[in-house]
Amino acid sequence: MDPKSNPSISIREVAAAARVSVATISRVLNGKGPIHPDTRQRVLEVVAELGYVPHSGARSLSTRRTSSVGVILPDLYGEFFSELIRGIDQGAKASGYHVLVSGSHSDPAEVEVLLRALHGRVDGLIVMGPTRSTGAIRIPPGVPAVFLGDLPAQGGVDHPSLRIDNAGGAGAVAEHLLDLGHRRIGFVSGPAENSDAEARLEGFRAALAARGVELAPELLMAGDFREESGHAAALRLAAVTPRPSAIFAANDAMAIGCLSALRDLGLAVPGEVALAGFDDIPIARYLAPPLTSVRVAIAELGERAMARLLSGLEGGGAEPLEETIPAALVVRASTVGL
Amino acid sequence: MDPKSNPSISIREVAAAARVSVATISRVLNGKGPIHPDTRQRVLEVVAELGYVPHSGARSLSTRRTSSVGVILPDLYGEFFSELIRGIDQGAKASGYHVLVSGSHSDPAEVEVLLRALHGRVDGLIVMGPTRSTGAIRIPPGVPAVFLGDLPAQGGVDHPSLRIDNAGGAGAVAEHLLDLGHRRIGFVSGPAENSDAEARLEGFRAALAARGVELAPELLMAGDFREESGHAAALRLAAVTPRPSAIFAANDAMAIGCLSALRDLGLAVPGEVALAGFDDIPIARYLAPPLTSVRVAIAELGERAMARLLSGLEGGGAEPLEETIPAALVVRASTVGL
DNA sequence: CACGCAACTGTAACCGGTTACACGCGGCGC
DNA sequence: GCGCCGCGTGTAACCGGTTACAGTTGCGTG
Repeated sequence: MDPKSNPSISIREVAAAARVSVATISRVLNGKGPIHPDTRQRVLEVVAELGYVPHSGARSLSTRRTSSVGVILPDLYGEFFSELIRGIDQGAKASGYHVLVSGSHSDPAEVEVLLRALHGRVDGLIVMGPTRSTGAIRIPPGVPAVFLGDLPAQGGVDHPSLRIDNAGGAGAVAEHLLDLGHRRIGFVSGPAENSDAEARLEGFRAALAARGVELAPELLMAGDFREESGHAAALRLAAVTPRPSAIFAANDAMAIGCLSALRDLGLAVPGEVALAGFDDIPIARYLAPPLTSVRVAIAELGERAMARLLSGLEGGGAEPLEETIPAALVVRASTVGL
Repeated sequence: MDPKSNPSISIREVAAAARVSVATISRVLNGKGPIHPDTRQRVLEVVAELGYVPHSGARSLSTRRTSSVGVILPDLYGEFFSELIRGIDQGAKASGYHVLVSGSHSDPAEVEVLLRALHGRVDGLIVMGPTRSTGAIRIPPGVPAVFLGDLPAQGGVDHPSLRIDNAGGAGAVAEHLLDLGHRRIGFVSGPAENSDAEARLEGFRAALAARGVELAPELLMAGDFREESGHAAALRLAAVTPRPSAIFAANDAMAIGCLSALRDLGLAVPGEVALAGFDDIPIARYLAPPLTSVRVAIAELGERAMARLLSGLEGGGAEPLEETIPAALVVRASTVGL
């Protein structure tokens, strides 16, 4: 048989078997200090034979580095979550780091507990504050951290933060719709306390205002980023008189709900009502009609966050404290017909 | 100010400040052994004042428990990934565990390296073998692990495995389409080496065979689980003569691609071509027409996996070695009209 | 030939917790 | 008065690595 690896064996036993000291084993395995070729050879043989695997936890304790980072996220659904993790994981892997994720945090107190539990387990943190009320998250002093989202001041002055250009993207949609001649534009917002949702709404409102158009209160519908809420919102918007000539949903999932509702009502898109979303999820271009949206490189956001964190960990220089990931308007047939 | 927590302080310093021994601190914090109320009081005060936070890494070393589990996943996209992680995370949180994820593994050798790096960092593993060739993943002896996917024999005899009832779900779709009178049914498969994809194809083929229908080779199209491949496959299928009267895509993303292609070709769904998918992603019901699919409780899969792992970790009893998460057919207008 | 230095290796003290064992002490039964 | 017991606490040996420091060689030089 081939017991290739045997976790239950320690460095001292390997040392005994190879008739050298533990220091030598350590040095061979880490490529430090000068080692006689014969010794190295013998050690490696014994290591292979015994299937010795170093205990990372023990190593972390003495080196004071865990090679892993903690990722604290709010309750996230769908594409956004997986893309973000993908990006982070990719960045981590590239630098030999591991990722400890913890999602679904709604309560700051819960996060506080988590932070404590993470002490000694991770070298740094990527934190996404879910809601505005979470502005209160305090990172213990001396712990490198990067914040994600639209709440720059979250972690205190000294932590970098990355954000998506929600306001810019929403503004671009507004411009686009205005350029097409729309003046009454319905808006389906995201969850009340969600900062992305808020930034999108404000960006939209501001862009309208800049062109002298006001967002009428009866055209502003509450949503929760899920399909169903978009569906419901569109039904309500369609009933407003005069009916809006366009609808902008704060994310694609809700836009899809809107699309479904408009179809049910027999309203042509974009003929009678133009429609736009946000996120540009892969499916957006395959809808009927293909959905105008705002493309955000979420994986890149994750990867950048990781890069920032690592550059902080490894004593990197002083990069800008805030960084914004662009959001680009993607025009498709749901607004411009064919 | 309020330096609520201070990671840079050790238990010995706390002991000195509270004028007790380190053992006492440890006992108070862990609720072990008898402690005089006055002492406990004093210790807690000092702990609070100094903002002492125990170092989990050190604790892990001496207790030989890390309270975290490793999750090893293949390269995953979209909804499936996030739902799975959500389920796992939820199960972990409920038991005070942490989750160390690592995604995007295509190569068994890469996984091997990862396994070594995880030694001493996690108490157990949840492993999803991406492809058939990964059947070779060897878990070191003595490490509790749970496998996910359709390759029961993966980790050796002693590891439990959870699977989605891919074959059953695909069979149900086949039955459904046969019942509707379809005999020429196109199939869009997933990535070649993907075990879910394979099980779906085989389940479909088997169900057809059971009713005396053969899956014609020219109706079997290769896909990769992404929208675009579904689009391309549908175009090719539509060109086959005689044209299939129904298409079954191995996942919803590809089904959406198909839908888009059929629309481009001006083929009515389900009038001229019926369409079904697999996964029942949230969007499925909002498509035009709403998509017949197979619902899989992915989050539950993750949660069950975690539960199984933990029950193994905590010396739980002998539960069945294999468990299957059901997959239920959801019939919508893409197959039955209205 | 003594000395310095480089190459190599070993000893033991860390890292920051947990916990087996020992100890002091007051109360109890006899 | 003595022995025992249990409570509350401290001492020190772990857990499994890393690494500063201290040798021990062997070789080149003055």
